[in-house]
Amino acid sequence: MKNDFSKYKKTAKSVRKNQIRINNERRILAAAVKIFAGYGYLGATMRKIAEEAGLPKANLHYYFQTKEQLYRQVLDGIFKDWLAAANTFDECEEPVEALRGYIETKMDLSRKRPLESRIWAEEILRGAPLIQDQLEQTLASWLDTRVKRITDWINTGKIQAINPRILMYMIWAVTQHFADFESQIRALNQQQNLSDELFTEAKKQVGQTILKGIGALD
Amino acid sequence: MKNDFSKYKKTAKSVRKNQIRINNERRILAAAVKIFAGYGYLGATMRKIAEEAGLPKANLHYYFQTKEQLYRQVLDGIFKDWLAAANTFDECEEPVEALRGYIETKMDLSRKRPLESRIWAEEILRGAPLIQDQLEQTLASWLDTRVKRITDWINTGKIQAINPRILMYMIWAVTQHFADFESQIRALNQQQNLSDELFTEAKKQVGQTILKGIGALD
DNA sequence: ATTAATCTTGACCGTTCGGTCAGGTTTATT
DNA sequence: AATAAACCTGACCGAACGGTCAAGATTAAT
Repeated sequence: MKNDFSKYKKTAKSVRKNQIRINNERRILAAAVKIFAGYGYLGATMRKIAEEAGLPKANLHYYFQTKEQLYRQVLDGIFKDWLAAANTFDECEEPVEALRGYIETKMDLSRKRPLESRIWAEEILRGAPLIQDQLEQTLASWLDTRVKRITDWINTGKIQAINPRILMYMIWAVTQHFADFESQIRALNQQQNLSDELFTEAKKQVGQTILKGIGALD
Repeated sequence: MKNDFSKYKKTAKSVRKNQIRINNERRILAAAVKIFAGYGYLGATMRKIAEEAGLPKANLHYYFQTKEQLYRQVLDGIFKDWLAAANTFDECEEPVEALRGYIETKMDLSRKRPLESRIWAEEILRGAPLIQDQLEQTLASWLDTRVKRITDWINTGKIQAINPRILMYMIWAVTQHFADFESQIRALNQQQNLSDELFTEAKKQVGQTILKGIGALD
């Protein structure tokens, strides 16, 4: 691969990308999220994404060389949101506030961005073929430091003795469930969408049950 | 479609199907479970399933006309196992024993049959296109009667006031999680498989946390 | 105004998909 | 032994897939 700096001649333009490119990449990514969430990685086709974006298929390949590359960028965006939400874990010192805040933030994320949540779940179900590295590095070290915080809580008697990893798995399971299994919940609720009221109740009850379950509440 | 009873000439043979058919259908279904779990419905191909079963592809179509029909039979088998496990819910009268038994049975099912669990999860993620009817009918009525039992427990003060449906969703979320998100858990456990020890601990802790969380334990 | 870079697109390509089918082989019935 | 039913399978099909490309249109830089 030869050095080719020709594209950097237009100094200011290269840093702050052309508006056309910005707009089209955004449109394509938004369409890709919808289609990947609705059909899965393999079920999604570049044709469907192009149709959703209102662009000819060949134009997608101008901005994203391959389907996999487009999918990776979608996953990257999701991962960033996840980590941002995850940091609410550190905002409070005490287990009750920290865990409740984290649980509620994760629940809200499932509620507000169910499509992204479902894409993530499908990727994991498939064995995380494209994001194993990120899982093993970024997410694993994130988890390690939180495990230490929880261990401190146990050692200082603020919560009862449990396996911190299993606690985190439980929280992830429940908070994601309301996005991932929406169709099952809907079918079991007389085909009604998960209402705001039920969701708010679920958010409260999940937090309450887990906190009480680990002895952080009476 | 005209009446054609010719196949029933061999009376005893028609009821108790030919051994060849029984064997091959079993082989194909077992291969289908592996491939559907590993690649998803759309990622799975009849070629891969045929290869896994050690049969020519055309032979699959002799026993199962279409890919969808084969997939439906796989789902049917999974659904039956689910309902069988679910009935442990009714074996005990008291909330502690009933819920703990149910949670542990579901955890064991996730552990023993992760492939089936993952197929189920993927179907739900896709919006349950093929099993909506079963969800709305069989599963919904199953849930209704259990909701009533839980409501009784609340009214007699055996557990604290909660929304029974949300409780069931939480149990399903956590018990399935250990099968569905196995690759995530493995990646976060230094690439080690979920050991029997950790799984046993998780089973115990999940039951304990939920039971304590709803005020059924001290 | 001219040139260069970027963007757009219909037509096309090789591959793989689910599914079919004719014709041969094996197994069961009489 | 003869006939029928069930089973097997290589070769094939049209459709849809991800991706390519040349040539034209638009936008930006001089």
